[in-house]
Amino acid sequence: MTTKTYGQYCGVARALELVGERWALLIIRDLLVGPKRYTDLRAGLPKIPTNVLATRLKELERAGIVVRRIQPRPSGAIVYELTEYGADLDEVVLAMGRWGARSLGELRPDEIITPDILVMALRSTFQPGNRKAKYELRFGEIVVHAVVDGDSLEVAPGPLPKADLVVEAFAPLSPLLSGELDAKQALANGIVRTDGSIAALTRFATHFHIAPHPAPER
DNA sequence: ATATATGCGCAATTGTGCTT
DNA sequence: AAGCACAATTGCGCATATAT
Repeated sequence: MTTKTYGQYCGVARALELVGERWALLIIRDLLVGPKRYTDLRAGLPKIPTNVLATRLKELERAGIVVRRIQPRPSGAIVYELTEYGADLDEVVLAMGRWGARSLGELRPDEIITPDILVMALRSTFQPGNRKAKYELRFGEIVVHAVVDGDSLEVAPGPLPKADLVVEAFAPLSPLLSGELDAKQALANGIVRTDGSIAALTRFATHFHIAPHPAPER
């Protein structure tokens, strides 16, 4: 980040100088879900070398995007959290995720899914409406929940005992959320199972939508 | 002009070990 | 255990050269 400047008086270039370094935006993605300790970040980003994580955190701290905070009494642990300035990246990261989701394709063998990934996936695909709903989404061991109320959405890791629909995914839901498969097909294919009706899963798929895969241009 | 090949420097990674 | 730092190695991006 110190040597890497684009020499352009441009907001995009400046943004890339600040958060365009390898891993930086993924660290920010996880911190957007909530403050985390060094080891929590490592757990969510298992492929990041430890010194790169340390370097990025320092760079982001220096840029005023992240702050190091010492937790109150009992734990006394160091947590990293976004500043208000850093949290302004929320809409940016969500927009990037929304754009990138169209090209997700199949889940590759070396790819993992974490709770933070699922939280941001739901937030980025959310379609405001006037429906109320409480969802619990499971993917293997990972459980997150979403509370939808019209235009507002609240997503967080963990279960939701009072959910009115539990969606258990056995494969990525991108085909369902992009409309490539409808709810009935997704259930029949075994990529998803629910404790509710087909209509309820359809409603889920309209609450969280991914644009269709880009067609190759001529 | 555009595509491909080559060599180099630096950043990223790996592995290890220090400090608290 | 958490939170790094450092040395050796690997890999990648970049510039330049060469081919189409």
